[in-house]
Amino acid sequence: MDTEPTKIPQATAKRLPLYYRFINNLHSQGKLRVSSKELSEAVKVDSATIRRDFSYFGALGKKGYGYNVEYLLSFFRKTLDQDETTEVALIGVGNLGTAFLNYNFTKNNNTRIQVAFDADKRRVGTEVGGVKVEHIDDFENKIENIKVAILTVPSNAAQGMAERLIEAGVTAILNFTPARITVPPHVRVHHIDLAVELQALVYFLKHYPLEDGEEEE
Amino acid sequence: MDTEPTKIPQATAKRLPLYYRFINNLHSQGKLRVSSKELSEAVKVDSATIRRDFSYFGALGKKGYGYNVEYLLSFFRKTLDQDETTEVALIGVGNLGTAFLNYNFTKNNNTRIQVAFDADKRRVGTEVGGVKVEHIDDFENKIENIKVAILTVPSNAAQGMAERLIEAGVTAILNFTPARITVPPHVRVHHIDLAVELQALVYFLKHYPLEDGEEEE
DNA sequence: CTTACTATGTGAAACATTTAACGACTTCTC
DNA sequence: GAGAAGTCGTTAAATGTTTCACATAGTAAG
Ligand SMILES: NC(=O)c1ccc[n+]([C@@H]2O[C@H](COP(=O)([O-])OP(=O)(O)OC[C@H]3O[C@@H](n4cnc5c(N)ncnc54)[C@H](O)[C@@H]3O)[C@@H](O)[C@H]2O)c1
Ligand SMILES: NC(=O)c1ccc[n+]([C@@H]2O[C@H](COP(=O)([O-])OP(=O)(O)OC[C@H]3O[C@@H](n4cnc5c(N)ncnc54)[C@H](O)[C@@H]3O)[C@@H](O)[C@H]2O)c1
Repeated sequence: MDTEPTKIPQATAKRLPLYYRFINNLHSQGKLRVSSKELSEAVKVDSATIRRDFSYFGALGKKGYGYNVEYLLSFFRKTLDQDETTEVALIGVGNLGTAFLNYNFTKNNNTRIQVAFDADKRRVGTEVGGVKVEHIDDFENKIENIKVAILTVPSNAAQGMAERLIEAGVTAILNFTPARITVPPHVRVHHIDLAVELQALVYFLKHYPLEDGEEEE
Repeated sequence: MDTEPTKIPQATAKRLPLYYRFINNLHSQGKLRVSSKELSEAVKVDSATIRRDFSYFGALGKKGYGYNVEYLLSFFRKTLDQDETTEVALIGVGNLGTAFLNYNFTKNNNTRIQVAFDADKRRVGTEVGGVKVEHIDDFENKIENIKVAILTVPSNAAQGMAERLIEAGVTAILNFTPARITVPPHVRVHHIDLAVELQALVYFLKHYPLEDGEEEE
């Protein structure tokens, strides 16, 4: 569990799944080795940043050679716990929820939406993307071991649902509603606020014109 | 256009739409004033950070009083160009694309999806969320003034479509595909990689257990 | 074996962002 | 109208992240 030598910076941790995916792609393509420069072009992260990120885990590469794809892949598979599947619950089978269920993060992935809940009786009992939709009132009985939830309910239901989730043992929530939910300190919430993302993009477009030569994240 | 005194930090710029939304809420609720502390609790951003963010735009508040909601709202409306609507095109009317069309970022918002495109002839001609779906081959004729595109096509079509978009004059892309696209320097791309977000959340859950007292973004 | 090349891993610098702390001014209360 | 309480705006410190640049060690080739 505490395999890490010391704590990895958060910025690095957020890039790990990205690295993993691209290393996986290289592996499928039969590539045997890769340099930080090549990887940099693929994932659009500065090559020095990649080397620094990798170096937090020790010396994964060889000087003058680069990184062995096979080794890198197996290292990240271990580090990202790709061998054990994490079960996820989805709350709110509306527009967004349905899209996620149909997708279900199946490829190259250790996460799977195991069960979905909705308040609308017409949806309950149906199956979307191979996942059964249960009624939200049965919810406490059906999530036993699940620690991670995706929240795609209307925003006015978000805080209340979050509290029920936490009460039932959930400790990580991916919140797609615009509501900023309040949770106890042991619970982790990541907000993905799509309207904000779009507006921020427009703001940048208008106020930070990219002159040639400037790049970004 | 260059109304800003000096360049605002990117981290601040990304929070502006969030502030705007909450100030808007307060205004609808009839609140007349608000302190950085109250706002902090609502948006989950440290109050010092909020004061610092606002201060980039000059002195918006009054000492000992806080901020006048009406004034703040009208200031941000101006700053975020909420009076002119930005037209957006959506490419790829699949699971995700359909969800976005049905939602269409209508509330409190200056962005609107004006037109959608798909390669599948069965979808063309239909209307989703009040937006007409056009065939991707008619695309160059129909986006005239549009500068912003949301990309929700399969990942193997992403790079090619991005190039066509840019060729047609698009300069900002919100990319939901896992592909990291390559674009010329004058084009801005924001990646929203949902699978990565979910995996990162799981990684944090397992490797960065939150002890009581720790909070985060 | 020797020489030329390559690409890592990292110290140090640069840059960006957040947080603490507090003086100054406003409002509120009596 | 005086004193207490409240809250901004900002200076300075702390923290976090990215990038530069290069010594070092391994590869590749003759
Ligand atoms: N669709 C988008 O593109 C989009 C974009 C940005 C933000 N969002 C946000 O994501 C959330 C979901 O959006 P959507 O478009 O899927 O909405 P939606 O209305 O289509 O879906 C919400 C679903 O939640 C169900 N629901 C309501 N209360 C519930 C409860 N207490 N427990 C369980 N289920 C409940 C409803 O029956 C419905 O099926 C909203 O908060 C929305 O603001 C959506
Ligand atoms: N659905 C999700 O929850 C989810 C999650 C993470 C990532 N993604 C990514 O988002 C993207 C879209 O996902 P989705 O589930 O909506 O896929 P989807 O297959 O349901 O939709 C893709 C749509 O794009 C259309 N299309 C294909 N080629 C096109 C082209 N050249 N021009 C225009 N349209 C074209 C297809 O006809 C289809 O309607 C994918 O890259 C996927 O990896 C989706």
